[in-house]
Amino acid sequence: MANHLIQKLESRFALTDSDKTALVSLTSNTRTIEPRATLILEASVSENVHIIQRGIACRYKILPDGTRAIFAYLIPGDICDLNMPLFGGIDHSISTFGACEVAIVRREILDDCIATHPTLGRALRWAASLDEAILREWVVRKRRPSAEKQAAHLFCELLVRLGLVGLTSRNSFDWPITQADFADTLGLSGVHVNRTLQKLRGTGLIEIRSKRVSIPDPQALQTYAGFNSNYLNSSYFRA
Amino acid sequence: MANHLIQKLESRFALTDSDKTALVSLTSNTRTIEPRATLILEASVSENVHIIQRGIACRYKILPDGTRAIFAYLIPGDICDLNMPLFGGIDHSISTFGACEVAIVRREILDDCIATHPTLGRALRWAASLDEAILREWVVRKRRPSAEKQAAHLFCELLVRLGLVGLTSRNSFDWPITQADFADTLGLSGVHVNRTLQKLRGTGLIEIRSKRVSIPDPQALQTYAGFNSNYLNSSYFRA
DNA sequence: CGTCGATTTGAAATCTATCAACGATGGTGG
DNA sequence: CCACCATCGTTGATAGATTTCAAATCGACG
Repeated sequence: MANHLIQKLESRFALTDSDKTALVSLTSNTRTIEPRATLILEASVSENVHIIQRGIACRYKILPDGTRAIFAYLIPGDICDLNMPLFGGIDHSISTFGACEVAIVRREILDDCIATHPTLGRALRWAASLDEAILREWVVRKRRPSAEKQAAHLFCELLVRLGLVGLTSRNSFDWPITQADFADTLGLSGVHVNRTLQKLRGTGLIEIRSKRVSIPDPQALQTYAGFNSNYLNSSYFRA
Repeated sequence: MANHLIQKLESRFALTDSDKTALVSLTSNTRTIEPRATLILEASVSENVHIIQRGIACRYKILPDGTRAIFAYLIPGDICDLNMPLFGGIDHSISTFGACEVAIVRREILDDCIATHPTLGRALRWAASLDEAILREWVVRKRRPSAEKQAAHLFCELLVRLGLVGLTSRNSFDWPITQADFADTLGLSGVHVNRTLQKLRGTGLIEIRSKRVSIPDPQALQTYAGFNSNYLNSSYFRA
């Protein structure tokens, strides 16, 4: 099975065989997590680092009124808690959408690995910077003029990110996310998300069938959404 | 003059005299930036790291329709571009609100300093994690039910952050930010921000006079906003 | 006093939430 | 195979929040 983290890092760094071997052995201990299960709970402290290997998870907080605010999607190759040890405990929770496979790595083993593989250290810091850039764009996305463009923008992001780790085929990708989940992601009501998706499908910019999203014309969707992929540090749309 | 970065780091780390001396000498080369000036331009690459010493700046992007989306405030003690070198160029711009004083540090000198002062290295990584936690909360803030609560929440954050670096007195702080700036920050129209602030002032939760914000009863504002300061890794509201 | 930027106000148009109900779908057990 | 259940998706109607446009007021400052 492809190692998505390696694939991600190799998109920007020349990893040696030693680097890759180290990463493979790091991610050898995996666990399968059920759909809609909590992977990491707010305020918890862990000796381990978690790396998504399969499926999609999300970072979220529960607001005082009980609503769930999702502010990040974690896809294969993403690391859940690389920089958490400096804090007393994580300030948010992480749950799965569909079933996920997660690699569990002792933090000290990862630290050793970084110490002996400098390129890997730089690559992982780059990955952390990338997560931060993505987070910035999640703030900016909400400023787009319409719910349609916000949704379109997120689909663009996911197409690039999933493509980077080899999880797209013919501009389509698995979609385990319900409209209610998507509403908590975009900060809209479920009803409005439903109508928004209908409009987007009506224009032909996206198709959603049997838990899979297709984007017939990525260029058109990008133009519609005003999507600029620079923040992803990728050349996906600049070919 | 107080060194706000030292004050921030000391809120959580026991810095040695050597650590502090190193930080002071790092921040000795400062430059004054005019109000509403661009400090760092999108896509630029710099040999230097910039640290805010006085005034408030912001990170922002310009959307396709020309609007400005602000997604971070940088206050004294904040570092503008610590983790940027791994990217080709920064993916956003930074501008000042009022006049700012900024310390300019050669990146390699900072790196050397971190290498020889391990505690400083950990402290700066903590500061970076804190910036990320703040960014997460800026996504979550937009999910609050009303514009009033969103604004109240941001005022709570600023009270804590500015307090942490010694820039509050009697629960008030300088406010160089216009309503138009604030609108670009909250993602609301200027007109609506005006009415939102009027309502907040009407309740007595905040006062704004001559470029200064006062919060007569922080506990009341916190309760109103549903503000939880955990993400700031601070005990401000937990006394 | 005049000017410029910033704040404030009013009214209409648009977007989004809420509430309540209905329909589709897939899985499960009888 | 069918009835049943739970989850998800869809629809209509109404209320509420926010934007937009345009104009008036305020305040600092030369």
